[in-house]
Amino acid sequence: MPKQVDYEERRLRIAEAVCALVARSGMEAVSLRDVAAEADVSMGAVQRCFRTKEDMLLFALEHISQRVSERADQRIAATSTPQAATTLLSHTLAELALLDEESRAQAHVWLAFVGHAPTSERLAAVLHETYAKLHDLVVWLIGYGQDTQEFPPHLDAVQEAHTLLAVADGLTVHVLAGHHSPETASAVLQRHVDRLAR
Amino acid sequence: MPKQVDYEERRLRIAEAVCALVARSGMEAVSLRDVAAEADVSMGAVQRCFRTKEDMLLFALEHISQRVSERADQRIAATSTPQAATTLLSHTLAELALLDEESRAQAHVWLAFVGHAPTSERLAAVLHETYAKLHDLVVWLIGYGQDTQEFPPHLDAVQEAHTLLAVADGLTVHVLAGHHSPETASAVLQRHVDRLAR
DNA sequence: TCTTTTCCGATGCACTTGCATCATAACCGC
DNA sequence: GCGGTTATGATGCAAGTGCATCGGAAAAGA
Repeated sequence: MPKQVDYEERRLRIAEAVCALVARSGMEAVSLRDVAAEADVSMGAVQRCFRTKEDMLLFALEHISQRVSERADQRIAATSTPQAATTLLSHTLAELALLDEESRAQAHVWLAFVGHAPTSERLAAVLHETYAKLHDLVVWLIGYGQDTQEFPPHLDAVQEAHTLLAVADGLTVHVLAGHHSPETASAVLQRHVDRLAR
Repeated sequence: MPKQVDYEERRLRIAEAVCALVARSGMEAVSLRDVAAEADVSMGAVQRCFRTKEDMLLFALEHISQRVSERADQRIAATSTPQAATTLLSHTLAELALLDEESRAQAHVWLAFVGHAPTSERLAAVLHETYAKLHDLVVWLIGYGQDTQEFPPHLDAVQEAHTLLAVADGLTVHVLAGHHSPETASAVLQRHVDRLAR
C-alpha cells in the first residue's frame, strides 16, 4: 500500500482556513492560493481534497453549520443540574445567534454564505436543512418549557420558534453591522424569552 | 462651456445596474465591465462616475438604503385615512423586511453589503446610520400606537423597536435563505405585532 | 532494497480583474 | 464655423484567478 493521508483531518483544516479568511477579509479574499497558505498546505493538496472551489466552500459551510448545531445540542445535553427552561432557551439562542466575540468570525462566514444562497442551489439546500434542524430544536425547547410550566401551555410552539429564530438571526446581522454590541443584542434576546414566560 | 452630462442620473443608473447584477448572480459577479454592460454605458463612463469600484458599490448601497427609508416614510405619510397603528406598524416593517418578491433583489444586495461591513469601515458607517434611522422610525410608530391606545402605555418603545427590527431582519435572511416564503414570513411578523397590542 | 501506488507541489495556461492611458468625438460660447 | 473644453470608449497592462498537468517524492509491501 502506498502513501496514505488523513483526508478528513485535512479537509477540516482547510475548512478552518476558509473560515479564518472569510472572517478576516471577506469572502472575495478566499482564493485557492490564500486558503492553501492559511492552512499551511500546498495548493495541490487543496485541489486534491476538493474537486472545485465551490466544493471547498460548501464543505466549509457544512462544517460550521455542524459546529453550531453541535454546540447548541451540547449545551442542552450538558444540563445536568436541572436548569430553568427559560435560561436554557435563551442561552441556546444566544449561542445560535453567534453573539459572543469569538463567534463573530463564524457569524461573518454564515452571513456570507446566506448572501450566496440565492445563487447556489446546493448552498441553499444546506442552509435550508440547517434552519429546519434549528427550528425543531427551538420547538422542542419551548415544549420543554411548557412541560415545566415555565411557559404557558397555550403558546404555539411552532410559531414562537419562528419568531425566536428570526430574532436570533436578526441580532446576528445587527451585531455584525455594528448596530448592536454583543451585550445589548444578548439583552434583547433575553428580554424576548422572558416575555414568553409572561 | 463644453459638453455636459447629468452625472446624477447616470450614477443612479449604474447603481441600479449594480443591484440587478448582485441580485441576479451575487456580489462577486459585479465587475466594472459587467456593470457597464448592464447599465448600457461604456466602461469609461463608469470609471468617470466613480473613482474606484468601492466608491461605486458604496453609492449603490446608499442608494438602496435611501430607497428603503423613503418607501417606509411614504407609507407612513400616505396614511390619509386614519389607519390603525397596528397595521401601519406591521406594514411598514414588512416593507423594511423586503419581503415581497420584487424586493428580493434589494434584500439580496442589502445582505451582501452587510456581509462586507466588517471589512469596510465606510460601508459599516452607512449601515450604522441607516439602522439608527430605522430604529427611530419604529420607536415613533410604537409611540404613535400608544397615543391611539392600541399599544399598552407600559411598553418600552426603544426595546420593542430593537426586537421588531431584529425580527424583520431575521425574516429577511430567512426568506433569502429559503427557510420562509414571503407569505409565512409576513405572517410571523404580523403575529408579533399583534402580540404587542395584546 | 526495490517496486508500486499514492500523493505532492511547482509550473503553465487561459482568462478575468480593476485601473490608467489617450486619441477622438461631442458639445457650447463665440 | 471654430476654438476650447470635456466626455468617451477602445486598448493596454500588471496582477490575480481557478484549474490542469506532470515529474518526482514518499510510503508500504515484496
